[in-house]
Amino acid sequence: MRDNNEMPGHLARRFQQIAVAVFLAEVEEAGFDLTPVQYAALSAIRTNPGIDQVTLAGLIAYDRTTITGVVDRLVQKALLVRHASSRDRRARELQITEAGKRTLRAITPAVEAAQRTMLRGLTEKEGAELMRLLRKATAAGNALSRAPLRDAELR
Amino acid sequence: MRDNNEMPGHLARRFQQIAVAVFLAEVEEAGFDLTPVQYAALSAIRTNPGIDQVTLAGLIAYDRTTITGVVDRLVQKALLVRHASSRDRRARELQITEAGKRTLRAITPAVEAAQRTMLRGLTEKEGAELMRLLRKATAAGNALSRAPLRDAELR
DNA sequence: TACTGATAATCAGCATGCTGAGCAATATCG
DNA sequence: CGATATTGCTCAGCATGCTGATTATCAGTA
Repeated sequence: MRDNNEMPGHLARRFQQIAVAVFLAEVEEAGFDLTPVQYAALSAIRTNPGIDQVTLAGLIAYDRTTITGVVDRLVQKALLVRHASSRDRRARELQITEAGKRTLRAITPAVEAAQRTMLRGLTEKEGAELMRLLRKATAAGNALSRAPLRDAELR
Repeated sequence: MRDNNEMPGHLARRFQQIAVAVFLAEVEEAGFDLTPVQYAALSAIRTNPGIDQVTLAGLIAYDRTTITGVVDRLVQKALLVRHASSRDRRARELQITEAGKRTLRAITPAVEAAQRTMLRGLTEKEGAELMRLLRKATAAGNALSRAPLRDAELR
Protein backbone atom coordinates (compact mmCIF):
# COMPACT_ATOMS: atom_id res chain seq x y z
CA MET A 1 0.00 0.00 0.00
CA ARG A 2 1.30 3.33 -1.12
CA ASP A 3 1.83 5.92 1.59
CA ASN A 4 -1.01 8.38 1.71
CA ASN A 5 1.36 11.32 1.39
CA GLU A 6 2.51 10.04 -1.99
CA MET A 7 -0.94 9.94 -3.55
CA PRO A 8 -1.96 12.56 -6.13
CA GLY A 9 -5.25 13.08 -4.32
CA HIS A 10 -3.54 13.89 -1.06
CA LEU A 11 -1.08 16.27 -2.72
CA ALA A 12 -3.95 17.98 -4.54
CA ARG A 13 -5.82 18.60 -1.30
CA ARG A 14 -2.68 19.73 0.47
CA PHE A 15 -1.74 22.26 -2.21
CA GLN A 16 -5.29 23.59 -2.30
CA GLN A 17 -5.34 23.81 1.51
CA ILE A 18 -2.18 25.91 1.47
CA ALA A 19 -3.45 28.01 -1.45
CA VAL A 20 -6.64 28.93 0.44
CA ALA A 21 -4.77 29.72 3.64
CA VAL A 22 -2.32 31.96 1.76
CA PHE A 23 -5.14 33.71 -0.09
CA LEU A 24 -7.08 34.47 3.07
CA ALA A 25 -3.98 35.65 4.92
CA GLU A 26 -2.88 38.04 2.17
CA VAL A 27 -6.39 39.39 1.71
CA GLU A 28 -6.91 39.92 5.41
CA GLU A 29 -3.56 41.66 5.73
CA ALA A 30 -4.71 44.03 3.00
CA GLY A 31 -7.75 44.82 5.14
CA PHE A 32 -10.40 42.88 3.23
CA ASP A 33 -12.73 40.03 4.05
CA LEU A 34 -13.26 38.04 0.86
CA THR A 35 -12.91 34.32 0.21
CA PRO A 36 -11.41 32.77 -2.94
CA VAL A 37 -14.84 31.87 -4.33
CA GLN A 38 -16.19 35.31 -3.60
CA TYR A 39 -13.23 36.88 -5.37
CA ALA A 40 -13.63 34.62 -8.41
CA ALA A 41 -17.36 35.33 -8.63
CA LEU A 42 -16.96 39.08 -8.23
CA SER A 43 -14.22 39.16 -10.83
CA ALA A 44 -16.24 37.14 -13.35
CA ILE A 45 -19.29 39.34 -12.85
CA ARG A 46 -17.29 42.48 -13.46
CA THR A 47 -16.11 41.03 -16.76
CA ASN A 48 -19.62 39.79 -17.65
CA PRO A 49 -22.18 42.24 -16.29
CA GLY A 50 -25.74 40.95 -16.25
CA ILE A 51 -24.63 37.33 -16.25
CA ASP A 52 -27.03 34.79 -14.73
CA GLN A 53 -26.03 32.45 -11.93
CA VAL A 54 -25.79 29.23 -13.92
CA THR A 55 -23.50 30.82 -16.51
CA LEU A 56 -21.42 32.31 -13.74
CA ALA A 57 -21.10 28.90 -12.09
CA GLY A 58 -19.86 27.43 -15.38
CA LEU A 59 -17.35 30.23 -15.94
CA ILE A 60 -15.57 29.64 -12.66
CA ALA A 61 -16.37 25.92 -12.31
CA TYR A 62 -18.49 26.03 -9.20
CA ASP A 63 -21.61 24.07 -8.48
CA ARG A 64 -24.75 26.11 -9.05
CA THR A 65 -26.08 25.32 -5.57
CA THR A 66 -22.87 26.67 -4.07
CA ILE A 67 -23.13 29.86 -6.10
CA THR A 68 -26.50 30.66 -4.56
CA GLY A 69 -24.94 31.10 -1.13
CA VAL A 70 -21.85 32.88 -2.45
CA VAL A 71 -23.97 35.44 -4.30
CA ASP A 72 -26.14 35.84 -1.19
CA ARG A 73 -23.10 36.86 0.83
CA LEU A 74 -21.75 39.20 -1.86
CA VAL A 75 -25.13 40.92 -2.04
CA GLN A 76 -25.12 41.11 1.77
CA LYS A 77 -21.77 42.89 1.56
CA ALA A 78 -23.23 45.28 -1.06
CA LEU A 79 -20.62 44.28 -3.64
CA LEU A 80 -23.28 42.91 -5.99
CA VAL A 81 -26.90 43.48 -6.88
CA ARG A 82 -29.20 40.67 -8.03
CA HIS A 83 -32.43 41.35 -9.85
CA ALA A 84 -34.83 39.37 -11.99
CA SER A 85 -34.14 39.23 -15.70
CA SER A 86 -36.77 40.82 -17.92
CA ARG A 87 -36.25 38.33 -20.75
CA ASP A 88 -36.33 35.19 -18.58
CA ARG A 89 -38.20 35.50 -15.34
CA ARG A 90 -36.47 32.40 -13.95
CA ALA A 91 -33.05 33.97 -14.18
CA ARG A 92 -31.36 36.53 -11.92
CA GLU A 93 -29.07 39.06 -13.51
CA LEU A 94 -25.96 39.88 -11.50
CA GLN A 95 -24.32 43.31 -11.55
CA ILE A 96 -21.25 44.49 -9.68
CA THR A 97 -21.71 47.67 -7.63
CA GLU A 98 -19.33 50.61 -7.41
CA ALA A 99 -18.22 49.31 -4.01
CA GLY A 100 -17.59 45.95 -5.65
CA LYS A 101 -15.40 47.54 -8.33
CA ARG A 102 -13.47 49.50 -5.73
CA THR A 103 -12.93 46.35 -3.67
CA LEU A 104 -11.70 44.40 -6.68
CA ARG A 105 -9.24 47.11 -7.65
CA ALA A 106 -7.92 47.47 -4.11
CA ILE A 107 -7.61 43.76 -3.48
CA THR A 108 -5.79 42.81 -6.67
CA PRO A 109 -2.23 43.29 -5.34
CA ALA A 110 -2.97 41.00 -2.40
CA VAL A 111 -4.43 38.36 -4.70
CA GLU A 112 -1.38 38.50 -6.97
CA ALA A 113 0.92 38.28 -3.97
CA ALA A 114 -0.95 35.21 -2.78
CA GLN A 115 -0.43 33.50 -6.14
CA ARG A 116 3.31 34.08 -5.82
CA THR A 117 3.43 32.95 -2.20
CA MET A 118 1.74 29.63 -2.91
CA LEU A 119 4.42 28.87 -5.52
CA ARG A 120 7.30 29.86 -3.31
CA GLY A 121 9.77 27.02 -3.11
CA LEU A 122 9.49 26.49 -6.85
CA THR A 123 11.72 28.16 -9.41
CA GLU A 124 10.13 30.36 -12.06
CA LYS A 125 10.37 27.51 -14.53
CA GLU A 126 8.95 24.95 -12.12
CA GLY A 127 6.03 27.21 -11.29
CA ALA A 128 5.19 27.57 -14.96
CA GLU A 129 5.49 23.83 -15.48
CA LEU A 130 3.22 23.12 -12.50
CA MET A 131 0.64 25.47 -13.98
CA ARG A 132 0.91 23.77 -17.36
CA LEU A 133 0.45 20.31 -15.88
CA LEU A 134 -2.48 21.39 -13.73
CA ARG A 135 -4.13 23.00 -16.77
CA LYS A 136 -3.63 19.82 -18.76
CA ALA A 137 -4.88 17.53 -16.01
CA THR A 138 -7.93 19.64 -15.22
CA ALA A 139 -8.78 19.95 -18.90
CA ALA A 140 -8.71 16.17 -19.24
CA GLY A 141 -10.78 15.65 -16.08
CA ASN A 142 -13.11 18.60 -16.58
CA ALA A 143 -16.24 16.53 -17.19
CA LEU A 144 -15.64 14.32 -14.15
CA SER A 145 -16.88 16.80 -11.57
CA ARG A 146 -20.43 18.01 -11.19
CA ALA A 147 -19.26 21.57 -11.80
CA PRO A 148 -17.24 21.54 -15.03
CA LEU A 149 -15.71 24.67 -16.46
CA ARG A 150 -17.91 25.97 -19.25
CA ASP A 151 -17.27 28.56 -21.88
CA ALA A 152 -19.84 31.35 -21.70
CA GLU A 153 -20.01 31.69 -25.50
CA LEU A 154 -20.91 28.05 -25.96
CA ARG A 155 -24.17 28.42 -24.10
CA MET B 1 -5.78 41.63 -14.54
CA ARG B 2 -4.89 38.02 -15.06
CA ASP B 3 -7.74 35.72 -16.03
CA ASN B 4 -8.97 33.75 -13.06
CA ASN B 5 -8.49 30.46 -14.88
CA GLU B 6 -4.78 31.15 -15.17
CA MET B 7 -4.19 31.59 -11.46
CA PRO B 8 -2.43 28.88 -9.46
CA GLY B 9 -5.09 29.09 -6.77
CA HIS B 10 -7.88 28.42 -9.23
CA LEU B 11 -6.03 25.50 -10.81
CA ALA B 12 -5.32 24.06 -7.37
CA ARG B 13 -8.99 24.13 -6.43
CA ARG B 14 -10.04 22.73 -9.77
CA PHE B 15 -7.63 19.80 -9.61
CA GLN B 16 -8.69 19.03 -6.05
CA GLN B 17 -12.35 19.27 -7.05
CA ILE B 18 -11.82 16.70 -9.80
CA ALA B 19 -9.71 14.51 -7.53
CA VAL B 20 -12.48 14.32 -4.92
CA ALA B 21 -15.16 13.63 -7.51
CA VAL B 22 -13.08 10.83 -9.04
CA PHE B 23 -12.33 9.34 -5.63
CA LEU B 24 -15.98 9.28 -4.60
CA ALA B 25 -17.10 7.85 -7.93
CA GLU B 26 -14.56 5.02 -7.90
CA VAL B 27 -15.26 4.18 -4.27
CA GLU B 28 -19.01 4.19 -4.77
CA GLU B 29 -18.70 2.00 -7.84
CA ALA B 30 -16.77 -0.48 -5.69
CA GLY B 31 -19.74 -0.51 -3.31
CA PHE B 32 -18.31 1.59 -0.48
CA ASP B 33 -19.25 4.83 1.17
CA LEU B 34 -16.05 6.48 2.34
CA THR B 35 -14.76 10.01 1.75
CA PRO B 36 -11.11 10.91 1.03
CA VAL B 37 -10.56 12.18 4.59
CA GLN B 38 -12.16 9.10 6.08
CA TYR B 39 -9.94 6.89 3.96
CA ALA B 40 -6.80 8.80 4.92
CA ALA B 41 -7.69 8.68 8.61
CA LEU B 42 -8.55 4.99 8.58
CA SER B 43 -5.36 4.18 6.72
CA ALA B 44 -3.18 6.18 9.13
CA ILE B 45 -4.82 4.57 12.15
CA ARG B 46 -4.19 1.09 10.79
CA THR B 47 -0.51 1.95 10.44
CA ASN B 48 -0.41 3.62 13.87
CA PRO B 49 -2.76 1.77 16.21
CA GLY B 50 -3.55 3.60 19.44
CA ILE B 51 -2.70 6.99 17.96
CA ASP B 52 -4.37 10.03 19.49
CA GLN B 53 -6.41 12.52 17.47
CA VAL B 54 -3.93 15.38 17.41
CA THR B 55 -1.11 13.15 16.18
CA LEU B 56 -3.44 11.68 13.59
CA ALA B 57 -4.37 15.16 12.40
CA GLY B 58 -0.69 16.03 11.98
CA LEU B 59 0.08 12.82 10.09
CA ILE B 60 -2.48 13.51 7.39
CA ALA B 61 -2.45 17.31 7.60
CA TYR B 62 -6.01 17.92 8.74
CA ASP B 63 -7.19 20.41 11.29
CA ARG B 64 -7.80 18.83 14.68
CA THR B 65 -11.33 20.22 14.87
CA THR B 66 -12.12 18.57 11.54
CA ILE B 67 -10.76 15.23 12.74
CA THR B 68 -13.24 15.17 15.62
CA GLY B 69 -16.15 14.92 13.19
CA VAL B 70 -14.36 12.52 10.84
CA VAL B 71 -13.58 10.13 13.68
CA ASP B 72 -17.17 10.45 14.91
CA ARG B 73 -18.42 9.21 11.57
CA LEU B 74 -15.90 6.39 11.33
CA VAL B 75 -16.90 5.21 14.80
CA GLN B 76 -20.53 5.49 13.73
CA LYS B 77 -19.74 3.17 10.83
CA ALA B 78 -18.01 0.76 13.25
CA LEU B 79 -14.70 1.03 11.37
CA LEU B 80 -12.95 2.51 14.42
CA VAL B 81 -13.14 2.42 18.18
CA ARG B 82 -12.23 5.39 20.36
CA HIS B 83 -11.47 5.03 24.04
CA ALA B 84 -9.76 7.10 26.70
CA SER B 85 -6.02 6.68 27.08
CA SER B 86 -4.86 5.28 30.40
CA ARG B 87 -1.64 7.31 30.42
CA ASP B 88 -3.25 10.62 29.49
CA ARG B 89 -6.87 11.04 30.40
CA ARG B 90 -7.24 13.96 27.99
CA ALA B 91 -6.37 11.84 24.97
CA ARG B 92 -8.49 9.33 23.05
CA GLU B 93 -6.74 6.31 21.59
CA LEU B 94 -7.96 5.25 18.18
CA GLN B 95 -8.01 1.64 17.03
CA ILE B 96 -9.15 0.22 13.73
CA THR B 97 -11.72 -2.59 13.95
CA GLU B 98 -11.77 -5.83 11.96
CA ALA B 99 -14.50 -4.33 9.80
CA GLY B 100 -12.24 -1.34 9.27
CA LYS B 101 -9.37 -3.54 8.14
CA ARG B 102 -11.64 -5.47 5.78
CA THR B 103 -12.96 -2.22 4.32
CA LEU B 104 -9.47 -0.86 3.78
CA ARG B 105 -8.32 -4.02 2.02
CA ALA B 106 -11.39 -4.16 -0.19
CA ILE B 107 -11.33 -0.49 -1.11
CA THR B 108 -7.66 -0.24 -2.06
CA PRO B 109 -8.05 -1.12 -5.77
CA ALA B 110 -10.71 1.58 -6.16
CA VAL B 111 -8.48 4.13 -4.45
CA GLU B 112 -5.54 3.26 -6.68
CA ALA B 113 -7.76 3.45 -9.75
CA ALA B 114 -8.91 6.90 -8.67
CA GLN B 115 -5.31 8.10 -8.43
CA ARG B 116 -4.70 6.98 -12.01
CA THR B 117 -7.95 8.49 -13.26
CA MET B 118 -7.21 11.93 -11.86
CA LEU B 119 -3.89 11.95 -13.75
CA ARG B 120 -5.39 10.80 -17.02
CA GLY B 121 -4.50 13.22 -19.75
CA LEU B 122 -0.91 13.33 -18.51
CA THR B 123 1.83 11.04 -19.69
CA GLU B 124 3.59 8.82 -17.18
CA LYS B 125 6.45 11.28 -17.05
CA GLU B 126 4.20 14.30 -16.68
CA GLY B 127 2.27 12.64 -13.86
CA ALA B 128 5.49 11.98 -11.99
CA GLU B 129 6.65 15.55 -12.57
CA LEU B 130 3.33 16.95 -11.33
CA MET B 131 3.69 14.88 -8.17
CA ARG B 132 7.25 16.10 -7.67
CA LEU B 133 6.26 19.74 -8.08
CA LEU B 134 3.27 19.38 -5.74
CA ARG B 135 5.48 17.71 -3.14
CA LYS B 136 8.00 20.52 -3.42
CA ALA B 137 5.40 23.29 -3.29
CA THR B 138 3.53 21.78 -0.35
CA ALA B 139 6.77 21.18 1.53
CA ALA B 140 7.69 24.85 1.10
CA GLY B 141 4.22 26.03 2.12
CA ASN B 142 3.63 23.48 4.84
CA ALA B 143 3.71 25.91 7.74
CA LEU B 144 1.33 28.35 6.05
CA SER B 145 -1.84 26.42 6.81
CA ARG B 146 -3.35 25.85 10.22
CA ALA B 147 -3.02 22.10 9.70
CA PRO B 148 0.59 21.43 8.68
CA LEU B 149 1.87 17.94 8.01
CA ARG B 150 3.73 16.72 11.07
CA ASP B 151 5.99 13.77 11.54
CA ALA B 152 4.71 11.46 14.27
CA GLU B 153 8.23 10.72 15.55
CA LEU B 154 8.96 14.39 16.11
CA ARG B 155 6.25 14.75 18.71
C1' DT C 1 2.52 21.59 46.90
C1' DA C 2 0.21 25.55 44.62
C1' DC C 3 0.59 28.18 40.43
C1' DT C 4 1.19 28.71 35.63
C1' DG C 5 1.34 27.43 31.15
C1' DA C 6 0.66 23.99 27.65
C1' DT C 7 -2.01 20.34 25.60
C1' DA C 8 -6.17 17.00 23.94
C1' DA C 9 -10.55 17.27 22.76
C1' DT C 10 -14.84 19.42 21.91
C1' DC C 11 -18.08 23.00 20.63
C1' DA C 12 -20.41 27.03 18.27
C1' DG C 13 -20.41 29.43 14.20
C1' DC C 14 -19.42 30.32 9.46
C1' DA C 15 -18.38 29.22 4.46
C1' DT C 16 -17.57 25.88 0.98
C1' DG C 17 -19.03 21.93 -1.77
C1' DC C 18 -21.79 18.14 -2.85
C1' DT C 19 -26.54 15.13 -3.80
C1' DG C 20 -31.09 15.07 -4.64
C1' DA C 21 -35.54 17.19 -4.71
C1' DG C 22 -38.82 20.76 -5.74
C1' DC C 23 -40.85 25.04 -7.90
C1' DA C 24 -41.58 28.30 -11.46
C1' DA C 25 -40.85 29.58 -16.04
C1' DT C 26 -39.47 28.60 -20.69
C1' DA C 27 -38.74 25.77 -24.83
C1' DT C 28 -40.05 22.10 -27.78
C1' DC C 29 -42.77 19.08 -30.19
C1' DG C 30 -46.95 16.49 -31.62
C1' DC D 1 -52.63 24.84 -28.61
C1' DG D 2 -51.41 21.59 -25.08
C1' DA D 3 -48.49 18.05 -23.14
C1' DT D 4 -43.77 17.27 -22.13
C1' DA D 5 -39.14 18.21 -21.38
C1' DT D 6 -35.80 21.38 -20.03
C1' DT D 7 -33.86 25.09 -17.49
C1' DG D 8 -32.77 28.66 -13.54
C1' DC D 9 -32.94 28.83 -9.00
C1' DT D 10 -33.62 27.43 -4.30
C1' DC D 11 -33.76 24.34 -0.41
C1' DA D 12 -32.77 20.42 2.90
C1' DG D 13 -29.28 17.58 4.35
C1' DC D 14 -24.64 16.01 4.87
C1' DA D 15 -19.44 16.36 5.18
C1' DT D 16 -15.37 19.12 4.99
C1' DG D 17 -12.52 22.86 6.73
C1' DC D 18 -11.66 26.89 9.19
C1' DT D 19 -11.52 30.50 13.64
C1' DG D 20 -11.92 31.11 18.25
C1' DA D 21 -13.49 29.68 22.76
C1' DT D 22 -14.01 26.35 26.58
C1' DT D 23 -13.12 22.32 29.49
C1' DA D 24 -10.31 18.88 31.49
C1' DT D 25 -5.91 17.32 32.22
C1' DC D 26 -1.02 17.30 32.36
C1' DA D 27 3.74 19.24 33.01
C1' DG D 28 6.98 22.30 34.83
C1' DT D 29 8.29 25.36 38.30
C1' DA D 30 8.49 28.60 42.31
